[in-house]
Amino acid sequence: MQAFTARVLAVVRAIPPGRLMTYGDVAACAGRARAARAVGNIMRECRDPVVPCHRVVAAGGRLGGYGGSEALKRQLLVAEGLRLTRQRIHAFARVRWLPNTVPSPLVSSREPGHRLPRP
DNA sequence: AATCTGACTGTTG
DNA sequence: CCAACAGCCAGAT
Repeated sequence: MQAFTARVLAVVRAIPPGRLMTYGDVAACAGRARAARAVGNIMRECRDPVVPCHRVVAAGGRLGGYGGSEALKRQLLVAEGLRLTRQRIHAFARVRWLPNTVPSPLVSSREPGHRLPRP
């Protein structure tokens, strides 16, 4: 397992019940802010029950995927006291979990990676 | 090494 | 609000 993957799993494990992080939040906390999509892939593969992957949602308080069983994801979140209105987390900013721990940069590969200015 | 696949995201129309 | 695009990144082929 790669360092990034291990960090992602550790971050997700630390999300308390009733709180949420976005895929992007998890990526940033794992030291790679733009790896949201990769986090999604890691969640999809992860079958370890100690990793509460249902607490990882998409940006803007949208639900995000859950291996096709998105109804189950909703159900799990509601069971933790969260409110949802049509695929949206209610008061998302309030329940969003943002660990204050600053990740060490996770030195490797590409550094720059900004968006290209449009011509 | 090269290519393809997404539980993603921000911008644009 | 929605859809289309274009980046992005780890893993699998």
